Amino acid sequence: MPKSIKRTYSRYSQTASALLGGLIRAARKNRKFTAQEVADRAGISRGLLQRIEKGNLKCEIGVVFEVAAIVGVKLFDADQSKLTKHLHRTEQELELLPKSIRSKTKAVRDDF
Amino acid sequence: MPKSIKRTYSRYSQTASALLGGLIRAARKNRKFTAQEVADRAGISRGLLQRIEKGNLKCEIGVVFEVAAIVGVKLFDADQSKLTKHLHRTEQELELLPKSIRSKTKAVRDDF
DNA sequence: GTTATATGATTCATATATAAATCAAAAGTC
DNA sequence: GACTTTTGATTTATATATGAATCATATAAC
Repeated sequence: MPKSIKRTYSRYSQTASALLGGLIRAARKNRKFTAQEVADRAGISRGLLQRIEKGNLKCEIGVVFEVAAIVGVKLFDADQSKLTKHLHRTEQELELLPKSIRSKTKAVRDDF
Repeated sequence: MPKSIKRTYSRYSQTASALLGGLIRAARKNRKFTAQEVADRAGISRGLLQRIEKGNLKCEIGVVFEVAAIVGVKLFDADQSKLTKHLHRTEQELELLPKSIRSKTKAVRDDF
């Protein structure tokens, strides 16, 4: 059971999210979409779109990505084809990495 | 009151999220962190980290970004300084765009 | 100027993401 | 081989993000 979650976010995350939201808003306006139109297309409420465009950090990453795609903001600066290739490369790298990682903090033997 | 939300996600969003999760997992292993260690640092549960690394689309964007920062995955391929500059440029562009957008669907006058 | 519409902000009910706990299986170390 | 630790998966309770509704203000069109 989750006890009261009070998250803190680094400046880096805050800036990145504000940037993504701003890019979305700029793209929406450049394409002459009202907030309601984009919200309808994404299947979300206008209020949620407002929060996304403001860079609110507590939104589902899925809806943020959907909205970005709708207004034409590219993620990873890549289209679908490039995304897929990048993903495949990453999966290949993961195959080479160990399945599980052993913690570096080896228990100190002080019983000698 | 939110009626049952059943979201659908585009392939683009799914691929992008899977990629981000994969990059996080690869970075974590390259830096020899266990899942528990990263989860602790991020202040989240190990279960949530698992979902993030799998590319689950229903995670808060804030925690995903935090974890990415912790393991060293750069967002927008930029460090803090570059992010901030990019954000400023976007804000300037927004100042030039109209505050509100008028829907293109002009009501057809059929009462002439 | 007038009018219509888009946006911003707020409140409330509820669907749902999350933390915690647990267990089994896999994987690394010796 | 034995042993330890990490990971994956599941379940449950609850904190919280979200949709809906509403209103006031700003803005664009005319």
